[in-house]
Amino acid sequence: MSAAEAAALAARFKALADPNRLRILSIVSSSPEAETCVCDLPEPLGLGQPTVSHHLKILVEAGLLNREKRGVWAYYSLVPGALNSLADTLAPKP
Amino acid sequence: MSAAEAAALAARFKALADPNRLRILSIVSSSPEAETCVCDLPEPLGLGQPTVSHHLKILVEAGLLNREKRGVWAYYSLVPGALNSLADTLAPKP
DNA sequence: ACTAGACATCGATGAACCTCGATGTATCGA
DNA sequence: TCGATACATCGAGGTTCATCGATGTCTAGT
Repeated sequence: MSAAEAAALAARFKALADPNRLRILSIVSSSPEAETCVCDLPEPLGLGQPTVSHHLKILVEAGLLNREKRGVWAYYSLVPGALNSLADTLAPKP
Repeated sequence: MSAAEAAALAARFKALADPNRLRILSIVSSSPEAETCVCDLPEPLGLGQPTVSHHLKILVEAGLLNREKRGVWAYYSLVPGALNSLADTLAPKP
C-alpha cells in the first residue's frame, strides 16, 4: 500500500473515529426515510448545534453522508455503498 | 447505538485512522508467514524505531495485532477475524 | 561479566482535534 | 420590511495525538 493510498484511507477512517459521528450515522441509517433533520440530532447526542454541524460537515467531506437543504431545514442521508466499500477494504470479499 | 457502544467502536476505528498504521497492517498481512519483524518496518515507513513501536502498541491494544517475542526479535501478526468483525460492523452481512 | 544489538518506554514539542459561545446567512411568516 | 427560526461558519480554549531523541530492559554471544 502506497503512502498516498494509506493517507486517503486513513482520512475516511478518521471520520469514523469519533463516538458522536458513529452515533450520527446510526441515527441517520435507522431513520424512517433514511434521512435525518439536523434539528433532531443535538438532543440525543447531548451536543450543541454548532458541534453537530461540525461533525456533519466531516462526514460529508468523507463521502459518507449527503446533504440536502429543503426550505429552512437540512436533511442528511447515507451515501449508498460508502460504508460497504470501506468494509470491503478492511476485509475483501472472495 | 448507545454512547458506550459508540465509544468502544470509535476506539477501534481510531487505531485505523493513521496512514502509517494502515501501512503496517498492509505489510504484516502481505508478509510470507503473515508475521513481520519490527526491524523490517522503520525503513519502508520512513519512521524512527520508537515511533514504529508506538504504533505497534496501539494496534495491539486495539486487538488487531498479536505480539510474539522470539529471542531478541519481536514478531507481529494479524489477529484472525479482527478486521472481519470490524468490517461486519460497518456493513452487516445478510 | 561485559558488550552489542533489538525493542520498549519516557519526556518534550508541535500539530490536529472536539467543543463551545458568538456571529453570519438564508428562509419563511406576519 | 421586520422578526424569528434553522443551520453554517468563525475564533478560542483545552485536550489528544504523532513524532522524535534519550534512556531503560532484555537477550545473545564473547
